[in-house]
Amino acid sequence: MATGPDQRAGGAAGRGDRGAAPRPALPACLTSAASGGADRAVPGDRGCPPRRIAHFDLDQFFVAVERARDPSLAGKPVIVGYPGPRGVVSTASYEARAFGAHSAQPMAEALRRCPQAVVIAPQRRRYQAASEQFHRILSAHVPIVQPGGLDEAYADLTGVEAGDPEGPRRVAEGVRSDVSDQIQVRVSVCIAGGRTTAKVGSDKVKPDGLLEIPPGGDAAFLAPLPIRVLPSVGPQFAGQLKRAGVETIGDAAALSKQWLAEQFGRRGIVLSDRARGVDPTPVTGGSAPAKQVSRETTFDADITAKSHMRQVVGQLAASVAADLRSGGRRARTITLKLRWSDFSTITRSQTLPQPVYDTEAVAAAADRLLRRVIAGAPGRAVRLLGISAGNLETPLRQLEMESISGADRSDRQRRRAERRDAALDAIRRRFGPRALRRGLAREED
DNA sequence: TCTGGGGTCCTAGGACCC
DNA sequence: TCTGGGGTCCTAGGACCC
Repeated sequence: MATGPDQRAGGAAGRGDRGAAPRPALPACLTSAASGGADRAVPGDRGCPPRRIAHFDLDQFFVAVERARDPSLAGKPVIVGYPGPRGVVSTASYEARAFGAHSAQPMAEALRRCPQAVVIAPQRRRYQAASEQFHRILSAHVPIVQPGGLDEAYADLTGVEAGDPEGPRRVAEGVRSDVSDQIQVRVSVCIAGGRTTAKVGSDKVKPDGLLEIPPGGDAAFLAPLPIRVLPSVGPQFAGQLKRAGVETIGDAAALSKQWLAEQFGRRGIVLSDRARGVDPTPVTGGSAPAKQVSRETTFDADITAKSHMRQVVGQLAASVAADLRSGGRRARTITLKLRWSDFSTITRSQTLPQPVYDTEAVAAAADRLLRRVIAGAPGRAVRLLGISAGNLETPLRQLEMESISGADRSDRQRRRAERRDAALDAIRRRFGPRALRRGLAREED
């Protein structure tokens, strides 16, 4: 029954609408996704300035951060990624890309193609810190900023500088030059009528580019590009679309929304809009709180010893629990992820009667799940183990947390577990997250 | 070329309640 | 008595993104 002209309202609101982040104050004519959306924001539309959305994307971010602290890396092929036998490339410098290295590639293959590359193991805290600086700089220039990951962000530049048509470009240039000066990272930017086009455009002008798509020009810009560059069209969906004769974004734009909806369900509806440059998804200020906290590890060689698996699950659980506490969150659902040696992957989860954030409770649930799985497949080799905590409660203040934690356990038990966790958390704060391994037996089966 | 780690969102079936 | 339909929660898997 959801067909007809107003159907777009449902699909159009999209992801950004769902988070807990506060909505920015936008001119009324720009916020009413339900009554028209981005395609209304064109020049001359009742005096409302055209919607101008920018996507900022840091070039070869991890490599740039490493070069900022070690200038001798300039001009050299650099690969940031885990150097182990099963590592993959996180970021390859443009010099390394010229030899065929690229992100998500197995490290062994990248080094076959570019043996002279300098390999650096990822330093997440370093990138996190640089990312925060980037977002601070951006926020100093633009009121409405939404992080889209460590190395990217959206900004709503509608009507900046009193509606001067050159305003958005000047603001973007200011951000580019400040980021380059202060953290030695180059930024590519695209300004367009919606988030999708801005994102596609910022990728297209890399490295160090600035592209402004004139108001109303989104669809024409997108039309000749391969369908795969649209966010939400991955390898799988692109394959299905190709079989349906869709190779470019323009091909998709030419198909009826009804047909795409019949073929591909909700994804088809969103694709139809995006391909025609229709994307009224708002830029919400700030970022929504995390919905899940997880840790996983892939072994250099598959493991079969049950005691080893239980030990690793204990460590992962401790790390997840420490994260929950430092974020002031509690979780009701614990999930074990296990990848067998043949790469098939399963998850097993348990939802607890009460939300938890202490190591003992998270580890106990994880261990139950692990034992259940390996009991059904004794001796089978395991490639990866992971633990995640989901179904998170809304963040609480510390006092509230203390007063209600562990409601289903005895007070003495609870206080003992809390004292131990607090001591471990303090050590981690001083010496870093790897300072501690949980004191479990290390013997093998 | 054997394929990381941290996330988000969607789908679908079954249980359970009204 | 055997037959509902809707809503919500839980579980599992999978596509996709950086």
